[in-house]
This record gives sequence, C-alpha cells and structure tokens, in this order.
Amino acid sequence: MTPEIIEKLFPNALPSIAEIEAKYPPRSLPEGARVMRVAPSPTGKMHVGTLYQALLAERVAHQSGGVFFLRLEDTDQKREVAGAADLIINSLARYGLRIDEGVGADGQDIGLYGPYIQSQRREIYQAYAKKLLMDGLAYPCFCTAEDVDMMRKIQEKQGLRPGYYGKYAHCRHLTDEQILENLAAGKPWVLRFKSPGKYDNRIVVKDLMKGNLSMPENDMDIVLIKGDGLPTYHLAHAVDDHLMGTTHVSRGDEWLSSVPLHIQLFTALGWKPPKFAHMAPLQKLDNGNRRKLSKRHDPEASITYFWEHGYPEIAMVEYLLNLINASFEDWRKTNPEKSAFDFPMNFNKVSNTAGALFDFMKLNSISKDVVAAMTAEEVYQAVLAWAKTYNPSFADRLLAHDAYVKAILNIERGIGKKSRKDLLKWEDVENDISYFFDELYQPTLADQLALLAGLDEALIRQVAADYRAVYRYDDSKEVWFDKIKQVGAQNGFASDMKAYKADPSAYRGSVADVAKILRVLITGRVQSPDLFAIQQVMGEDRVMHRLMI
RNA sequence: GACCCUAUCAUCUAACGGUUAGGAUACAGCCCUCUCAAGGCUGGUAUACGGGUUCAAAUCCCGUUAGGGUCGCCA
Repeated sequence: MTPEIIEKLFPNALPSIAEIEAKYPPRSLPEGARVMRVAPSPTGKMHVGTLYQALLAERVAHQSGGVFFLRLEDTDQKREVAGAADLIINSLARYGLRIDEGVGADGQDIGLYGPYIQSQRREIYQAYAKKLLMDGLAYPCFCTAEDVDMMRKIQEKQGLRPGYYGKYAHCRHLTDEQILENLAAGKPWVLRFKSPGKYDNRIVVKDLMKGNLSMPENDMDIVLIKGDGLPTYHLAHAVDDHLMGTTHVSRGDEWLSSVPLHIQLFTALGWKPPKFAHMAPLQKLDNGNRRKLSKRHDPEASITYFWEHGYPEIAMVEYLLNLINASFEDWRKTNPEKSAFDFPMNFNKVSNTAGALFDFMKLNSISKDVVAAMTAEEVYQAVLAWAKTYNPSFADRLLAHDAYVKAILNIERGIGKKSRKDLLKWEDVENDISYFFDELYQPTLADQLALLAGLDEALIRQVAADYRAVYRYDDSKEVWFDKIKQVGAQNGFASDMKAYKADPSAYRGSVADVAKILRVLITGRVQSPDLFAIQQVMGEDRVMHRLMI
C-alpha cells in the first residue's frame, strides 16, 4: 500500500500511536487485581442479561481489588435510542453495582482511561486502523453491501462456507492502481482486516468457563472501519480493552465464535489478549422449547419489568447471583446476615451450561425471604418509592396514613424465620392491605354470607352480637382467644380442636369456624394475617363498626 | 450447510472413576394452628439414547439425538 493511498484513505490528522499509548499507561494495581467491564449498546431497553453479566464482572473486579468500568458501545448509530444510556447507568446504580470508571449519571466521564463512549473515540480507532493499513494488515474494500450479499448467496448455493475470505475476498486482491481508480471515482469504501489465518489451522482458545476449545483459525477479512468511519465491534473491542487495561472480558456466549478473530486482532496490533469468560444467555420456555430471553418478545427480559412490578432490588441480585453460581444458596444459608455482595465470586464454580431458564418461582421465593428480613419502615419506604412512580393514588394514601400503614406492615413482622412471608413485590401491597381502609372495604352482606356458605345468617348475627358483648381492645391475646372460644361454645361450636376432630358431628363447627366468621366480617376475606394483630392495628371503633350487622 | 457450546429431578444445580446420585425451588401429604403465609417432618420425580474403555462410568472415548450459538458496514 503506497503512502499516497494511505493518505487518501485517512487524510485527517490523527493522533500518533505513541501519543495515544502515553495517555493510557498501564494501571498500577495489586497483584491479582482484575479489571473488568460491562459494555452494553444503548439501543433501547436494558436487558436482564446485561445486569446478570455485569454482576459477575463487578463482583470479580471489586473482590480482587481491581476496577469495574462501564463503556457505552454506540458505534451503530442507526440503532441508538435516546435515553438508553441513562437507563443503563441508572440500572447499574439501582442494583448496587458500583462503577469505578465510565459514564456518570450526568453524562460526564469518570476515570482517566476514557472517553468511555465509543463514538467519542473515533480518532483513536482510526489511528490504529491506519497503523494496520501501514503494516499491510488491512485494505480498503469497495464492495457494496449488495455485492457482499450476492456473493454470500452464491456461496450458500454452492454449499460453500459463506463470508469474505480467501479468493472471495475480492478487494484484497486489488492493485494499487485499481484502488486509486476507485478512490478517484469517489466510491465509498470500508476498511477490512487482511486476515493472516488459514481455516484449516486449528487453534486452542482458552475460556475461563468453557475450558480449552479447539477452533479453526479465523480467515475472514472482517470489516474494521465502517462506511461512516466508526469501527465495528471487533476493532473497538481490541483497541478499547487494550488501552483501558481490561484483564478479563466477560461477555455473552454469542461472542465465542469470534474469539479466534479477536485473538488475531490483538496479535496484529502487537497486544496480549485479555482472558475471556463467555456466559450463556438467560433463557425462557416457549411452547416447550427453550430460547434466549428476547427484549422484543419477552417483557421480563427488560429490567424495567421488575421495576414496574416492584421486585426488591436485593431479591433480583440474589436470584441472579444464584444463577451465576448455585453455591450462593449454601453460602446464604450459612451467612444469613451478610450482604449478598459479600458472596465470594470467582470463575471456578460459575455455572457452565447451555443457559439457565429464568424461574419466577425461585425469584419469588428469594424475594419473600428478602422482604421478610426487612423492617416495617424499610418496607414502607420501598413501597412508597415504588408507588410514587407506578401507583400515584396509592402513594398519596401511604403518605396520608404513614403511621397506620407502618403499623399494618409491622403485623407479624419479627426477626428472620419468625417473620411473615407472604409479600414478595411492592405492587401487591395495595390489595394486601386494602381492607384496613374503610373507603376500600366494601363487601356487601351477601358477599360475606357467600364466603361463609354453610352457616346461616341468624347464627352469624348471633356470633357477631355475642362477640361484640365481650370484646375489649385492651385484652391480651390469650384473653381474647379465650373469649372467642367462649362465644363459640355459647353457639354450639367446639372450643377444643381435638374434641372437635374426635367427634365433629357433636358440634356446629370448631373454634376455627368462629374465627372465620369474625375474620370475614372484619376483613371481608377468609384468609388474613393474625386476626388479633389486625384488630389491634385497626382500632376498637373500626372493629366494632364492622361487627354491627 | 460449516464451525462451536451444552446435555443429571418440572426448574437452578452438586458430584470432578467407587455416594442409598445431594441440596434449593416447585409439587403432594402430615404436624403445628383462629384462616392464610411461614416453620417442622415425610414423599415422588433425574444421569437423553447407543456403543466402547475399566474390577468399577453421571463422570473418560466414539457415535446418534435434542437444544443453544456463530457464519453482517448489529453489537
């Protein structure tokens, strides 16, 4: 390639390689420290899989005393969506993934190895592209997308491996004169890698999760610089992860087959490739078949799905940690008090399967435990924060009755295993506690009688009247329950469960049925938390009023 | 079509040549109990299939099948 051609391809002044390298000195970090990153594209929704992958990278980096950074891969300007970058930044912060470097909440760079937005690094990529060109490891290609497409179809028809390689790499064989002619004619071009590889050669690719893999050497002359002057993923990956000092690249499975190419690129640029860890994608069951969670088709693939429904962030983190490494579960059992972020993460025991199915049952179960471990105040604040965005009228109610709501949320809330475990996401709270509010408690007598089918109305009225006569707000729970038994006995209900079970025909029912009558009258439901606790929170007036039937 | 990955209960997984194949979630039953939730106890369900190697295979090898991924001026 003559200097004339190179000058025509890259006419603008570009920083020299030495200048660039000087700006990105090797990091001074302790032995064993790992530098890792999450590098999503701001193309719309934030995928749960991005959080999943970021969580592994963040934990490994920080636990090793290293650096975790965020890089925005926005080299495909067609796909860029406004606001997508903010969503990524907010999501990481929301789940407690601390960024040492990258793009901050205000859009400003944090850290010295930036810019961390690829579209702002254009000249850097071009400088290295120019270097490859000078080294004879790249060449301009004038084939249009249509040309390449047509060639691929022909290759497929002939049963050949499709792609731009070997004798099918048309522009690789252009003479300097032909290049000059095309340039003079103003033909658009892209820069391609002149792959030194042979497909028949096999190389060993090391992956932290999959082990050593034997793969064919890359021989594709892939595009390095696109028609718009921005790099493809491949070039950007090599340049950025070299300059930014990434030691370990964790990324999706879909990159595995590109590793031979990436190793070639690093080598061509004179760099040592980082270590790779490829993670299988999260999957879901669709008509009996597994498939990757898709942002387009699956609402739960988007992280905002979990915001809308009010899943606690910690629950999400614990669930994902569990998917990354199933020994998390055992660790959690022996370390119930520790933060999930204290779980020692390493690559050794990371799950290495074809991809885990996202399991809401398991998430729910974890979420129940997480909520049970929270105080009423913490639950209140979390529900309020959720409601402000997703249910404003409920938020107003929470604010207007904050002490009352906290008392409600405190019912059967103890420490650890003693705590009530039925709440798993914030969107459920409104319905769970609605009967505590007179304006939301609207069952008709007919509704209540239907819930009490099998007991006749006169009996129900009598039980209610008898209970009203003895009910005292200040009674202890024991005294209260004795009174329930007493009211039951007056009306033919067994006060002793064992006696009832021994001879059910001797009674109208048991003390459980008496409680059921009161529960339905007071809450409008057949199931509720502890009735005594409910009454204490509701207050005497409200309880008495509901018993007036 | 070529190349690569993966294959243990319904789900997430443990076992890295010798275990009654373990745990968690889910499910079922019992106990506890004012209902529910929880908790305790118990139970059923798995090494995809076929060949090897070995005294011994979920584990190693080969093949088959199935699922996933890649083969873009998308990342």
